[in-house]
Amino acid sequence: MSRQMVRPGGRSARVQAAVHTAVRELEAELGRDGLTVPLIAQRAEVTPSTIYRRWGDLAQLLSDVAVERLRPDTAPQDHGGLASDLTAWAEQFLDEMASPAGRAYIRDALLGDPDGSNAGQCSAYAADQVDVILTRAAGRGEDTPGVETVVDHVVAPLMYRILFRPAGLDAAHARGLVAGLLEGDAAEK
Amino acid sequence: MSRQMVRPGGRSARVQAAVHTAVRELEAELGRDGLTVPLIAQRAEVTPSTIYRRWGDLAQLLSDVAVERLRPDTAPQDHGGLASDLTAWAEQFLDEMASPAGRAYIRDALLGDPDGSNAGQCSAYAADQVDVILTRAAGRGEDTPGVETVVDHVVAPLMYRILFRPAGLDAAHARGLVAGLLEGDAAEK
DNA sequence: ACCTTAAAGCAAATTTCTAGCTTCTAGGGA
DNA sequence: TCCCTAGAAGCTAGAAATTTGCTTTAAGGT
Repeated sequence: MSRQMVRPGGRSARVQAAVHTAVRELEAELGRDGLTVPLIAQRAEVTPSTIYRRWGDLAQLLSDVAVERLRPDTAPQDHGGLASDLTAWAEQFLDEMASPAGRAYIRDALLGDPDGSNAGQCSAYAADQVDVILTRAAGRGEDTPGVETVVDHVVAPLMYRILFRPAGLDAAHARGLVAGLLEGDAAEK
Repeated sequence: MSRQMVRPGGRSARVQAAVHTAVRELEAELGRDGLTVPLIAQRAEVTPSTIYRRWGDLAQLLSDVAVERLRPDTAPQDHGGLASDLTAWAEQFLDEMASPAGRAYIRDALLGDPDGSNAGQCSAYAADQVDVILTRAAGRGEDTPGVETVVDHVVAPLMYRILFRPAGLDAAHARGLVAGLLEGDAAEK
């Protein structure tokens, strides 16, 4: 996480934690649009210039916080088979990401991310989850597609619609993507 | 185009044009990061408050300009067959969108877009282009997938990688996506 | 214990943003 | 054609934000 690893223990770490906490608290209290750097600084008991110097601006700070919140907190559930594992995961992914909150985090993560490292992190989270599912399936002796294939055929279409076409996204579509992937070319690559 | 249609002829239109032009000129001269509302206002010979009132903030103004620049200026080339038409289009799409400039426009378009209408417009541009290709192929009697299928299998994966995984994107990948789509399930839907 | 130095604090200067009020002008009606 | 009206644009002062130079603090190494 780019801007995170700064003098791991000690004052810097405390400031970072205080600022992140302040962002989350204020976001809950005032909503995404009520946030300002001076406000956050005050809540975190830090001077605004500290935030400007460490994060550059509000967008980059929010991007860092958003990535944290997009990190999956649990491993994908095991339903005993590749198809059901992937389907369940895709449905849950869609659920979390397509919610107003999820979309806000995705946008924030992309937004204040000059070098693309935060976006890359988000993508890595999804790829890791998928990898867990595929590895598990392979362990069972199932024929599995590659992670890249799943990302292209399931994750990407979902994310594209979330970002570019707010309407008409439901669990059925997610299921359809997984089904299309598995029947079409499960062994590819 | 959301904020564009304001008193089509007359002063408003002139102001809008002046502001958009100013954005493009200044972006060329100073780069994306040198832009500020007061600067743009000065170049456009307009008061800053006019920009704030009409667009809200810099992000929304840039979003409008970005969408304009993402509008395709020509119909997809006709290579005589669905496979080659789609392949060529995908390669060109990737080329334009994955360039630093293209990525900046996509980001800007998504960024200052509270209601998602600009993002929807971008998506519609791509869907329209694809539709032209598919309709043309159908006219030749070819078996074609639906627009949605092409969007899910080609456009979405490309866009996802452009946004989330800056590295490792090339024309070969675009070709592979099209090939996978056409051999796997050309008649689906 | 003592340096070194990255990072935080402070405060002044600058810039950007907001808001209230005035002026202009395109478009419509008499 | 000549008003009238309403939606924008202009102007300005005040509030809020961002930037910047300098000082102080405290981790981490010697």
